[in-house]
Parts: sequence; C-alpha cells; structure tokens
Amino acid sequence: MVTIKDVAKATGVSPSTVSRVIADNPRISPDTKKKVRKAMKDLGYHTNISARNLVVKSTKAIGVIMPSSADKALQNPFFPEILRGIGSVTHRMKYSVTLSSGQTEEEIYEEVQRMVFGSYVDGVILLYSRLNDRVTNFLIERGFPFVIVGKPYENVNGITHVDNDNFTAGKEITEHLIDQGHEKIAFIGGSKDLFVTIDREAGYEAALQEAGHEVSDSYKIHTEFLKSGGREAVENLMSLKTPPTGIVVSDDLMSVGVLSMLEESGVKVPRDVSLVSFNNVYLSEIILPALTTVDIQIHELGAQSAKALIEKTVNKTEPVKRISIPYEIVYRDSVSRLP
Amino acid sequence: MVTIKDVAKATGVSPSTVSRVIADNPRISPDTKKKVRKAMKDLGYHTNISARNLVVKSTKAIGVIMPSSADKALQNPFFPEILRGIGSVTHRMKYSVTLSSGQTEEEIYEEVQRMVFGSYVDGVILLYSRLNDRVTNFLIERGFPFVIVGKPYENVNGITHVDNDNFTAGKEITEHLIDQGHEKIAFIGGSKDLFVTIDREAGYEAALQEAGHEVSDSYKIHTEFLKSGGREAVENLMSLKTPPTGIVVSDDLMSVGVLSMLEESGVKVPRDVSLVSFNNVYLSEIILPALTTVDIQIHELGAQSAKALIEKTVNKTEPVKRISIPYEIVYRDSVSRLP
DNA sequence: AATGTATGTGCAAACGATTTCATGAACTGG
DNA sequence: CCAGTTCATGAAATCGTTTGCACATACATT
Repeated sequence: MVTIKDVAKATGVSPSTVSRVIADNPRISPDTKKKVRKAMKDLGYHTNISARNLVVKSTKAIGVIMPSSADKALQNPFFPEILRGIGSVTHRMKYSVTLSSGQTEEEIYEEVQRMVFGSYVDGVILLYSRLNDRVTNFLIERGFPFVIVGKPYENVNGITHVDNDNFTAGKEITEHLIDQGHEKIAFIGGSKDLFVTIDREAGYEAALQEAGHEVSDSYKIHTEFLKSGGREAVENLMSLKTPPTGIVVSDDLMSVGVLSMLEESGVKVPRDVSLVSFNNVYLSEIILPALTTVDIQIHELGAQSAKALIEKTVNKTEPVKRISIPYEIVYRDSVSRLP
Repeated sequence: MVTIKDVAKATGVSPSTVSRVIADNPRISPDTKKKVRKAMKDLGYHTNISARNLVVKSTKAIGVIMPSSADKALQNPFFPEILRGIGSVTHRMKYSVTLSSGQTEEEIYEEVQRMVFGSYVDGVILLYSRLNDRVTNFLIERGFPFVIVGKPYENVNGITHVDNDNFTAGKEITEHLIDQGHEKIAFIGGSKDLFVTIDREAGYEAALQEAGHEVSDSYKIHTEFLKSGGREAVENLMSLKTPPTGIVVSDDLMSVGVLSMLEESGVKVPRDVSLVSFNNVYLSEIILPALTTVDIQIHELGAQSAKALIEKTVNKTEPVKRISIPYEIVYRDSVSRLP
C-alpha cells in the first residue's frame, strides 16, 4: 500500500505537504501541488480512510436503518427507491452509506449502538417511525445526529424529519373519491403503530366528516400484511349490508393485494368499487387498472433526508427542521365516477 | 470519548492488557479480565473502529454494488430481498454493509475504486453481471476479493459466484408449459446483456427444441423495461397469425406488466394464454392470477454470497467457488392445461 | 540447586493520516 | 536598508488500537 510518506519521498517534500495538497490547501505553491499530484497519480496513491477518520473524528458515512422485517414488508419497492434517493446525495457529497442488517428490533438496536459508539457513522437515517421506539430514544439520549423519514412519535418539534403531509394527502385523495360521487368509503391500512397509517387514516376520516358522510369502524381494516388475515377482512368488508363503493388503501403494494382479492370475489375495479392509494411506486402504473395514487416522491424523501442529515453532521448547531415533501395525486384508472 | 487508556488507568493495568481482554486473549488471567470488563462497562467503553481498522488492516465491512439504475429496474423487490439475505449473515458475523450509491456506470466505477483503494471494505458483492463490465475487470485486476450474484461474463471458473442454474430452470419451467399441452411458447426477457436473461432464454429454447416445437425469433421479446416499447412488442406478439398460448417471462415484476397489457388487450390469463416467470417475489403470490414461477430463493442467494465473500476475505487462499442455489417451481394459477 | 518452561503483564513501536507550531525565505513599505 | 508581513514548507505530536518482544515470577524437571 502506498502511503503519504511514499509520495513525500518520491517528491522530495514532507508528508505534511502531501497531506496539504490532498486537502488543496491554498498555502501550497502551484508548482509543488503539480509535482505532488503527479507523484500521487504515478504511484497510485489513495488516502487510507481509517487513518484519516481516526484523526478527523468523522467518517463521512451515514447509517440507514431499515424497519425490523415485518417480513414481506421489506419487499416493498419503497425501499430500493428511497435508498436511491439517499444515494443520490450521499454520492454527490462523497459520503458512504452503511445499511442496517438486523432483522429483529433487538438486533437493530444493537447495531445502531455499534454504529454510534464505534464511530462507524456520522449520523443515522431512520426509515420508519414507530410508537415508542428504543432506537429513537437511544439516539436522542446520546445526542447523536439523526433524521427520521416520517413523523416522529413524540417531540415532533425536536427531531429533524422529512415527511409528506400525510394527513392532507389522505384527506385530499378521499375527497377525490367523494368528488366522484362516493359516500361509502372504506380504509385499509397497515399497522396502527406506524405514523403513516395513522396520519393517512386521520385525513381520510376528516374528509368524510367534512363531507358529512358516515365514518364507521366496520369500514376500517388494519392488517399487518395481506396474506391470511387480510383476505377475510376484505371479504367481510365487501359483504356488509352496505358495502363501500370506494376504498382508500394506505400503500400501493397493499393495493395490488386488495385488488386481487376483490377481483377474485368478482368485484371489479373500478366498475364495482373504486380504489385509491399512496406512494406511486412503479408497480402502480403497470398494474391493471393503473392506480390513482398519491405520488409521495419517495426519491425526494430520501434525498432530502440525506441532505438534512449531512448538514446536521457537519454543523452540530444546525436547527431542527421539519421538511415536508410536496405530494401530488396522479389520476389513473382505478376510480370511477358514481352517478 | 472513553479510550482503552482510560480503562487501563481505571483498572491499573496497561493498555495492552485491556486490548487483550477485548480480544479475549487466553494469556490474561481471569481475575484481570473480570476487573477490566467491569471497568469497560462502567466507563461505557466502546472500541474505536477506525483505530482498530488502521492497524489490523481490515474493516469487517463489505460493499454491495447495485446495478447502474436502469431506472425503474431498481424498484424490483429482488433488491430489498437480496439485501436482507446478505444482511442475515453479515449481521451474524458482525460485519457491516456499505451500499453503492452511484447511478451511472461511471459513478459506480469510481465508487468501487474508492471502496477498494481507500480500504473502505474487505470485499465486494456485485449484484449484477453484465457483459464486459469495467467494475468486474477492475476487481480482477486488483485481485480484490469479490463475489458475483449471477454468472460472470467470462472466466466463469475463476470467479466465485452464486447463482441459480438458470438454464435448467428456464428449461424446466417451459417444459411445464409443454407438459400442459402448449406448443407455441413465447419468451419475454430483459436486456440481452444480462446473463440471467441469456441463460433463462437458452433454457427456454432447449426445452422447445427437445420437444420438437418451433422456436422462432418473432416469439422472443427483449425489453429494457416495459413502458412504451414493451407495450407494442406484446401487442405485436399477440396479433401474430399464430399467437403463442404460453409465455415465459424472465422476471416476476415484468410479468405483472405483461399481465396488464394482455388483459388490457382482452387476453385473459390463464384462460387465453398461460404465463410463467421467475423469482417468486412476494408480489407474485398476491397478484391475480397468482403466478406460477420459479422460486430462485433470493434470500439464500444473498446469504450465500455474503458467506462466500467473508470466507474469502478472511482466507485469501480460499478456492474459487461456484455456488448453485437450488430453485423450485411453485405452481399457482397462471397456467392452464391445453386440450 | 540449577535449569527450563509456563504464565501474566508491560513497553514501545507501529498503522497512515492531519494539524499545530516553528522557521526560513521572499517581499513590502517607509 | 530595516522591520514587519506574507508565503511555502517541515518537524513532531496526535488520534486509539494492536502486537512483537522483553521481563519477572512461579512452577516443574532433573
């Protein structure tokens, strides 16, 4: 391995000088710079990152924490997409991304501990926001820089996070259904512990209330993921005395599951029931019917969170921010107008 | 930050001793160990990873390189799943995972360079295998440990890789179609540069040939991803004088696109045409019809590649391996028997 | 009793960078 | 021409660990 000393020797300058040309220190003469740079290239020098990290006490790396694997949930295309978003800025800033690999909550917790105590990373992005989360608490307690994608479960004004206005999005998308003449509208969402679900559902309710339509518990389903339990729930829903004519689903992937169940029971979308959802994942435009869904700009969510985190790590006094990524409803073919 | 010296001071031993109890060196007496461990706990000591890396010249980290983003392709659930697989073993071995974040081929190449030259990682997993890939060449040239998920484009016996037997899988799944009475079978795949596509397609052809059925170029479609171009191709395919009765699609996600196009043109699956594909991503069981697909065990693919890579990094003389993950066809509802 | 071998620990030199401080040379202005 | 700056560079300390070697003590062997 070729070190700074080798380059120094080869150029006849001191190691300090080499270090300075690497940092592009203005006090080094252009001549020397040229010479040193050439030597670096010739010898194939690359700075050793551990050595540098050791002295500068920073790693230029951020940790990305995935939710504990509620199994299939991680197959959600949301994740690769948000990783791309994060990557787009980390790459530009020459940061690297360390991914969590724990599966259970406990494993993840240990991992985050290692990351922060061992100085693996300068900051952390949490890809979930769960009620009463150990990891979050730990990070706060240690005063370690982190940002949440989604809404923190408490201390909303004390934690930098990037989110959509899920309440309003939920409200708007169900208003769309209402505009199309629907009154009986159901909601199918994921875990009630997740803030996304909570917010979107609240928006859904608000829209109904505002329009003076009934909001009934029998119209609301919460299912971790749609295998066994989900199927029955959907069947029950559609065999109510007055089944809904519209459904708000809290996630595109979930929507394709719901779609299948419906069609399987002979219910056609959008002919018999209209369906709207969230995320605007690629999937939602290649499925039939293409989904009317709210585009939450996953990529941007990722990019902004990385940006905010990096700012935070370089400047510890950076103020707390609440970043709201605008959403946009994209109208496709899963909704029909009621007479 | 509490260092080894602090612990040493607190216990009245030398730093070396502390270091040795961390390593659980047998030459340290049980008493001392106990004492030191207590102090570490009390003071909240955690070893600084940069410092250690610097001297042991290893990072216990592996790099995972995603393919350059042929855009939507990365939204394939294949990726989160393989990351989970990798994570399952890295976590167990206390390794960390650094994700590539470059989008273009060029960016990725630079990134890999940084990773290896800067000693960011001990080894690298390539999540793709492309014809004449710069990154691969670079890794070989440098003699840097890496494994490929998929089949290397050359020097197959010189590069450790973990793969399915995609040829046989392709053959078997089309034989299933043939068994069900199909003779006119088409193939829809992704880029011809990707080895998965090539192998699966070759298997498809072999099956047809062996059965004495026609294999025609007009039955083969290659589409980067299924937006505009794909749609026409599929339409053309189905409006041939003798349209296929069965289709082999090289990827589940692609299948849902194909499915939609077909249904949109009034072609029902499996009534009018049967469809089989690959991967067995969660999606394929929640869509309607549920897909008959070959389960390639993505998770295992990831786990084995991580395992092989780690072995390789700890033991440089570890022999080259070709690891073949068994696949299994899972029969669902997208195929119908022809009279 | 003399020699040899375990056993447990400490000293000090790495590892490869960055950075503070010092220094000599060259320049500036009066 | 001298004092005061500015400029370009070097010496050496430092970051937190690991590890080869030395050393002292205790024990076993003849």
